[in-house]
Amino acid sequence: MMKPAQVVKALSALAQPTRLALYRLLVARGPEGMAAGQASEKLKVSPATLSFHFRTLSHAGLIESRQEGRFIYYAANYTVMNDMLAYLTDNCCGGNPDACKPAR
Amino acid sequence: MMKPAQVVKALSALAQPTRLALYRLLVARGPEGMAAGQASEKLKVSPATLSFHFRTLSHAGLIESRQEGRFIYYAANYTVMNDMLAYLTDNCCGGNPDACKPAR
DNA sequence: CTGACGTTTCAATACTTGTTTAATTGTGGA
DNA sequence: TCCACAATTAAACAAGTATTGAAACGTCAG
Repeated sequence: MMKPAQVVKALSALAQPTRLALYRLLVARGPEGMAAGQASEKLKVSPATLSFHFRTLSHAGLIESRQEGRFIYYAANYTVMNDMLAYLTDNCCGGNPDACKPAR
Repeated sequence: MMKPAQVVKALSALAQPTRLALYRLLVARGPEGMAAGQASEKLKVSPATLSFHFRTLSHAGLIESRQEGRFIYYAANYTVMNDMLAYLTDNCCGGNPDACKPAR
């Protein structure tokens, strides 16, 4: 189980329009990821600003980076996302999750 | 599908230690919910501060309130949470969700 | 009606966050 | 080596957020 502080960090990271869009962009890409500049173009956000957001997501463990030539590729880390979701839905209704599930 | 701005609002609401604890407290309680003062005691947070956090969660649609005598009960709204989770995991890996699922 | 209780509102303050511009680091091609 | 390019860092500022203490609001019992 994730620690509360870690969950807060992940939630904070996603709780910003640009970062949410950025994260979703990477999630859609899959493990291959995307170069920083490419994301900057796609989202129409300045490199400096995006770099800041990359760092925030990275710090929260939601994405990972690897260097490839002079490019830096970022890719989503699905594990942290799934752990976060598990934390949020954990112990729902005190163990009687009838009211919690999407459509039952 | 939820709008991005709405998702950001919900994420922001949960991205704070006291509110995350508060929300989980309510989630565990189920539809019955919990009175404001009771939550204040349980979390050891001043009524004024907690009222502020209740309002934030409420504004994001994550909780709902009802008056009962002089008490005000708050309860989790599972629909908004589930919609938010759906938004986050949507379009994972561009439709090939092999790398996304928790344990496969 | 009055007083007590549960809760919210308000104003003030300290703290955190996002954006910008300019300068800097690192990588690779000629 | 030198230059161009990809990306990050730094400093400064504007804007948003959390907490506190005091005051105000609604609800009920006597």
